[in-house]
Amino acid sequence: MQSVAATREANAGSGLTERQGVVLEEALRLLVDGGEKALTTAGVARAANCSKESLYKWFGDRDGLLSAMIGFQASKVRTQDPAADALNAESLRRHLVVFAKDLLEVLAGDVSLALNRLAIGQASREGSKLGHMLQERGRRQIGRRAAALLEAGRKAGLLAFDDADEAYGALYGLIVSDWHLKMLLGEEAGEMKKGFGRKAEQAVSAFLTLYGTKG
Amino acid sequence: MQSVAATREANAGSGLTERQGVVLEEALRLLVDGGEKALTTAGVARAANCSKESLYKWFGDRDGLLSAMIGFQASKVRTQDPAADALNAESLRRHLVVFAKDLLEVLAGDVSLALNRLAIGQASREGSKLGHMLQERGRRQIGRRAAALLEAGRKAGLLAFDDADEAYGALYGLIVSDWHLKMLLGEEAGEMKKGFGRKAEQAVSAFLTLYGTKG
DNA sequence: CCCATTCAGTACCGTACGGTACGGTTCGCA
DNA sequence: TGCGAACCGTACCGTACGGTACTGAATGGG
Repeated sequence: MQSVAATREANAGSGLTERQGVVLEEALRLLVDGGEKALTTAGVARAANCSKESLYKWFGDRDGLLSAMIGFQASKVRTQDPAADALNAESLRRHLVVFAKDLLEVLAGDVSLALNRLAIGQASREGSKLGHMLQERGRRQIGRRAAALLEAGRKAGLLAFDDADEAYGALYGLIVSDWHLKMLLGEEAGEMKKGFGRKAEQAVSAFLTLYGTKG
Repeated sequence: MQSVAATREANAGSGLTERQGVVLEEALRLLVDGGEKALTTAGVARAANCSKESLYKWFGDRDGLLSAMIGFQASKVRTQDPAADALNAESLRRHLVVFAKDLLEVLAGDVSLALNRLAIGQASREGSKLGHMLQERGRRQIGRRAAALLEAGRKAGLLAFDDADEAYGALYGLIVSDWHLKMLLGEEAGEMKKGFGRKAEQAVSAFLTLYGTKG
């Protein structure tokens, strides 16, 4: 997973030492393996071979550590939108299917599920700071990619919609349905991943039936 | 909210004293107000004017209390499927819109959100027992209602689909999209509820475009 | 009138966590 | 070589929670 390169990349504009990145990586591993309960300051310090004092010096607070983890992970998952080459009906469909598969893969990822669980667990208390952060830095990214794709499709006369948000909402719902919630609730993600390809194609077909210009 | 009648109803076949129902109600209130952190045994005992010893005698364990809360709430939310009267295109559409609104209302409910957050937070650890319970006793209910509705539509020649689960997945996704996750993450649910009506109609229109027999 | 059962209220115990303080070590630098 | 900064490892503190034990007051049945 090229963690070294990814880490260095992530540290570029976030004021994070390489060492701190390694610590955050370890903290994410703990969170993925054992949930929020396993994410104790002592545990992170032990797993990352650093002192609790350093943790508090770097991140100020346990909540600061959680925020840093979300920001760190978000900065790693850069989504590159493929240059909008000349679109025709078939290439648009291919792009949409790729997007759908990517979306399902991301949502089913260990770290994504763990961070979403963490933010949801913290949502009641404290004004859902983590929830907003996750939404802003995670969702927005993939949302922008989809918006660009949809807009390109409309510009090329292949899609017809008035409200882009509405169209994106339909696309998202058709792709994800209730799978995300099921996985968040603990349904074994491993067994579902096999169906992602078929699911993505079905969702895109349905979406094109709704918003495609030529049936 | 007719809590007395609802409580008595819920106790019917679950071996719960009326007193225990009151305690569970109070526990749910605590959970809704303050999240899992606020759901301490001492807190429940204080709020419900009972002793911790009684809590442990009745529910055995903190996890037992959580399970009892989920079961209790599920037993209160009985979904009645309206007798499938003679369906035509317009009545099917009306039924679907009502279903969509009900679904959105349920998912946006305080208690539903709190219990889902609780189960999701517990999902990493302990084999996601609560998650399965929530899925089985909550989702299955509304899923059956939808399945009955779709099947009736097909029988009446108004809907066309091969795989009922696939059709239900599309319906669910079009209705809910990512609203549920946003609410679970702490987005203010109050402001969203205004849009439920329009959202439901749009989703049903899209669904009928996909699966209706007369375009 | 007596006894058993139930339960509220409280005190208690062990544990685990967040956060802080301190001693010892390494490393860069003058 | 000496100095200071960063930092690891650990010990420590206060608190809060889950769970248990005890006491005293009701209640009800013989």
